[in-house]
Amino acid sequence: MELNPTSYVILGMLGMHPMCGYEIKAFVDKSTRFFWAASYGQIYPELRRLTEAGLIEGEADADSSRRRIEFSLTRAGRAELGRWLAAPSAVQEMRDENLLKLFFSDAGGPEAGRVALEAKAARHREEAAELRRIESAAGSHEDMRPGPAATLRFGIAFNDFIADWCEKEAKEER
Amino acid sequence: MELNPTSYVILGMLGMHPMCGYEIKAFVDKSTRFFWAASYGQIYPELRRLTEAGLIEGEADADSSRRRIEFSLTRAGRAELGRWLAAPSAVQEMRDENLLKLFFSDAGGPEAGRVALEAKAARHREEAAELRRIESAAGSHEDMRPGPAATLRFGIAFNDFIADWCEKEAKEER
DNA sequence: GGTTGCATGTAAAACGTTACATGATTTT
DNA sequence: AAAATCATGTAACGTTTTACATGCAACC
Repeated sequence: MELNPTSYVILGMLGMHPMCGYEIKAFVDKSTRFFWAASYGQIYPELRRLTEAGLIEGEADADSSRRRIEFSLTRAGRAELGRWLAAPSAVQEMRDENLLKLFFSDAGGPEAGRVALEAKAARHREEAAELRRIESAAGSHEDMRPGPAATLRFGIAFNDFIADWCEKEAKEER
Repeated sequence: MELNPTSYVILGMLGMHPMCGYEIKAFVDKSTRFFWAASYGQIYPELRRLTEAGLIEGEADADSSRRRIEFSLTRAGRAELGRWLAAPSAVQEMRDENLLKLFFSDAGGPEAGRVALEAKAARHREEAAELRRIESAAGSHEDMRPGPAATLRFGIAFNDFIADWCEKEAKEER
């Protein structure tokens, strides 16, 4: 079976600890979503595919009062995750409507460029703030594993940098 | 008709000067592709849709020895481009396999985090170099319009920053 | 005469989001 | 009793990529 990066989001999540589909989605939404999103429409079919491929296995959770299937990595799944981690990466892309507007801003009024820069700055300020809230909620970096902690530091630095750059540029645009 | 951001890539390009589909693709590939890509499979059908909507018009190019349809904005198309430039933006997203690997690196060997950071740094160094080549090829900023010039400066600063950050972090990871 | 580049276009597949359907349990 | 949350799942839709088909023109 051919795995795509979204499959690895699931393998990676289950590599942290066993979870059900709902929890994967919730976890993605407050972590990887900033650089790799996943929807229910991907997660549930993918859980089935990965099970069929023998990389994960699900067990009906008897402890829970709810209907709940907890998935965990098989030995083959853990090996596959390790292989992927060591392999070179293919995907790195960005889609940014504000950059598009900055690029085409000469077709707008004289303020168009500045407006696009300010809008972009505001977006990144908000995202940095959101990441800082996640950081505080995690009770500082002590209880966080090094990978997520480094990624979070990256996200904050990255968003701060862009917001600063765009604001500075917007000021010079006047 | 409902327009999506890709439609605006085409409107924006034709707002710079009239072009054929092939030229739009070539131009996208050395400019907006870094933050908004477009393939032939999108461009040609979209040129038809925008023509039907009366936002652009195509004319068989008599000057050329080849079969070639040159498209330009209609008045309605230019108005639509202006409206879009002034409107708030919806899309800002990123997919980055190296960040995913950094996030999940605790499931790998002790070098996994550093490897992901170094791979990411290398990618951004390359992209910065590519943008600098585009910058030189444009014969410095004088012949560039302010929008594309600002976007290019952004791309270089952005890629340099990330490469630096990741390299610094990779060193501390040891 | 062969290769590269210009130019238009489409079909199929892959990828992803949105919205909905369903129903149980927990909280207010 | 109502609302929120947990939990699984799918269908429809829209978007994007990939690969191919076609043919002429320019260059070597």
